[in-house]
Amino acid sequence: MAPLYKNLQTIFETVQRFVEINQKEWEAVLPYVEVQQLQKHDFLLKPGHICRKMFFLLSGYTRIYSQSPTGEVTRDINKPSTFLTALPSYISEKPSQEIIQCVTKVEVLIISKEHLEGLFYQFHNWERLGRLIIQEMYMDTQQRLYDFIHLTAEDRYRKLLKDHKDLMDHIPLGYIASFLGISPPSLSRIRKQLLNINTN
Amino acid sequence: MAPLYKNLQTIFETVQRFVEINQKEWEAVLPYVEVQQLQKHDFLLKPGHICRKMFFLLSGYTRIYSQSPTGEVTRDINKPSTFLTALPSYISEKPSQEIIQCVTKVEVLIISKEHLEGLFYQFHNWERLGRLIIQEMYMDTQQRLYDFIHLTAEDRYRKLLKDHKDLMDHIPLGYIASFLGISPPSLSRIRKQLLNINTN
DNA sequence: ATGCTTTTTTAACAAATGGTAAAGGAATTC
DNA sequence: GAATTCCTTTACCATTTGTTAAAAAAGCAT
Repeated sequence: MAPLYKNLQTIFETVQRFVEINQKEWEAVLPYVEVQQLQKHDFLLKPGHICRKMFFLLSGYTRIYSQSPTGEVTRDINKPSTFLTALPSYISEKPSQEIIQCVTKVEVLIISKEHLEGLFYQFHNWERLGRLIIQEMYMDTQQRLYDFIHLTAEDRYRKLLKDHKDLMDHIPLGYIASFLGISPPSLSRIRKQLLNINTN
Repeated sequence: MAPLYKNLQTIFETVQRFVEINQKEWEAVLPYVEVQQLQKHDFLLKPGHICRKMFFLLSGYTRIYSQSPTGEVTRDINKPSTFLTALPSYISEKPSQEIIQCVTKVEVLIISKEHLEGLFYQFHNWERLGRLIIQEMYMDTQQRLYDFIHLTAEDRYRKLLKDHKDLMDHIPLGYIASFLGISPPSLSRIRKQLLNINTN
């Protein structure tokens, strides 16, 4: 099996969860999809650059963060089989406040905004896929917001453990802490506390 | 000017910010749009019901909240000219955890899921509108999440004051506190503190 | 392996926020 | 417009989380 074909298999499965894409619609994308390998700490999007790409994470983990006066804020952590981009920059075509960085070795599919928007324009079905995917992303974010409002930091961590245990094996604690909205010492404390509970 | 026409004018202007909808596309919606007047404390969606509607808020304010063991959690506050629904229930067609309630007297446009999905199916352009609107909602939510991560409660309140001062005149402090992720006494303290700073 | 760098944990203290209950103020209803 | 209900403020203390700095641990490179 050729490597590109195998990679397309992954995205194919993800996409079919939302809509049925036919032969012709698939063939329309093929010429525009590029695979890229990156190393830990490489950037998918560097600070100040305009994001004109949509990514699909085949393997590895990335994070989206921005610089604030007090340090870095990790707003999102991405795992395999997810779409990602720095949407505000992608939409506005202005320099991005957000930075996309590989946390591990990474393989991504890349399609340019130009071609993606072309697909959306040309095929109703791709447009629909776009809607359904962002709709799901929206719901995830709403849920996370809800958790920020009414869960304690400890409960948010518990939930992360429960739903995304794999992150613990790949993502430094500092990023996870920021993602949860707390400082690294706080997360370390919480972690220790949970250990004691589980041990006794 | 007939009342329905005037109401459609409002949504027309909102929609045209995203896409150009032609005569035919508009006419396809008209038969399915209903206007409704509601009183303060009325429900657009009651607890446990399945949400099969999309709303467009013409006037007044609503909130989306859910019941938690510790009390109500106001996850969102909506102002005029916004679309709203309880998306998880709308998508899954399961009973909603989320409740949509009028905070003031309200006028809404209502379209059923059945008809809306029909429009999406029939008209590429309506589908696109759906994508663009939810995309914007997604960006708003991401920004709010970002604020939860790296701003203090006081800064979140300041920002709300700066960007949505109108809420202060229409929304009880308790709802705003919950929306900001803090307790009413905390918000009251913060408010007092800001008053002192501005006075001296 | 050894030394260097980065990450994580720990500790001590400071600050922010939560919970509760009571008092004060506003709004609503009859 | 008086009474009632609901909303907001205040005060108290408990708890959580932040900040800083140093120590321990882990990861990386030569």
